[in-house]
Amino acid sequence: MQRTSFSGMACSIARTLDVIGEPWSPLILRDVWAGMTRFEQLQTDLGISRKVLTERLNHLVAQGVLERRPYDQRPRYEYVLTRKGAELVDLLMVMKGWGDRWLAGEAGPPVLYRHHACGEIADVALRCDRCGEPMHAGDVDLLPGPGVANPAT
Amino acid sequence: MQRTSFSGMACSIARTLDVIGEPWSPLILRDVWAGMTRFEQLQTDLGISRKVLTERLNHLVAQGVLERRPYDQRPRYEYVLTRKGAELVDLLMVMKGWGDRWLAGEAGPPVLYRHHACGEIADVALRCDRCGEPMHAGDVDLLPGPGVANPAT
DNA sequence: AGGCTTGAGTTCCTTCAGGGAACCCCGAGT
DNA sequence: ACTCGGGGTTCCCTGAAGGAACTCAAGCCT
Repeated sequence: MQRTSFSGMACSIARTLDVIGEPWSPLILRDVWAGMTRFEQLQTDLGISRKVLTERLNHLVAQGVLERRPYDQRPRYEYVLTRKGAELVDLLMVMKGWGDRWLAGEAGPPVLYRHHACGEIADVALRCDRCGEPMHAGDVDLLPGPGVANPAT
Repeated sequence: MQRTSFSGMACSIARTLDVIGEPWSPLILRDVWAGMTRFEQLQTDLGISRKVLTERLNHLVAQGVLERRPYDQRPRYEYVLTRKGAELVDLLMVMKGWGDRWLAGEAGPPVLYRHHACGEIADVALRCDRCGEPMHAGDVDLLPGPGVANPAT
């Protein structure tokens, strides 16, 4: 948790950061998405401190992004993405795209996506959900919405 | 900067986090995008410590995401998005979408986007850049790419 | 000419979160 | 009875975030 909590701000970006803005949280989500669902797996793969991993997992579960569930009679648990969490992974896909374009260098992308619908190696593109045209940072105006200055319920 | 640097990992998500993963960095980008380009504006709008703001701005400039440039004869500077930075804002648009859907509650979104191309209030949607169909976390397989296990150049 | 103001930082101190390693608990197998 | 292995908890230490005060360089005011 960063020192200052962002959740009081009337901004969906700040609120989202309160859910996954802490260090390691996005990487934990990435790993769970990729099938590394258990504590020990996550800890060894990430090299994260066990203490911090516990904190992050608890927070992500509390936020409804992950679900903790037993997979054995013994006290063994795995973490799985909820629907809310799966939609967050979309965000990670966009991050991967940016990193591939700007940081991967000569070596190229470390990971590729194959899209089920077309079978091609592909990346995500951002489009307008009304007209279907490309939609980027420079293509929009910002307007105040209904939730401005109202605390989220 | 988080204690552990992610930049050594062969993962575009981790590398991207090394650029904007620190607390405040995404909000700084949001503000610059929205037209708050000066040190004092950022500091008072965010309520961030001046020390940390300095560190973040320097880091973002060093990463090529922001550009620092004088706007007066006096030693006055403003920060503007580079092309690399503008593409990062796409990421923020996706974050906003998720926050609107899952965290805004009854009050609704604090901010709306109007898309220049169609003039409608709209949000971003993720689509495949090959076939144009929707592309989400569950719609892809992960494959090793050329940059796997190669340090980025 | 001397002082005031403003933007853009620096310095310093305190507190709290992250790293790391050791420790603990519990149910199963042998 | 003892060990093993997953899933944590406890402890101490360091370093980053908060916060307030201080600095510096141009203009502006009178």
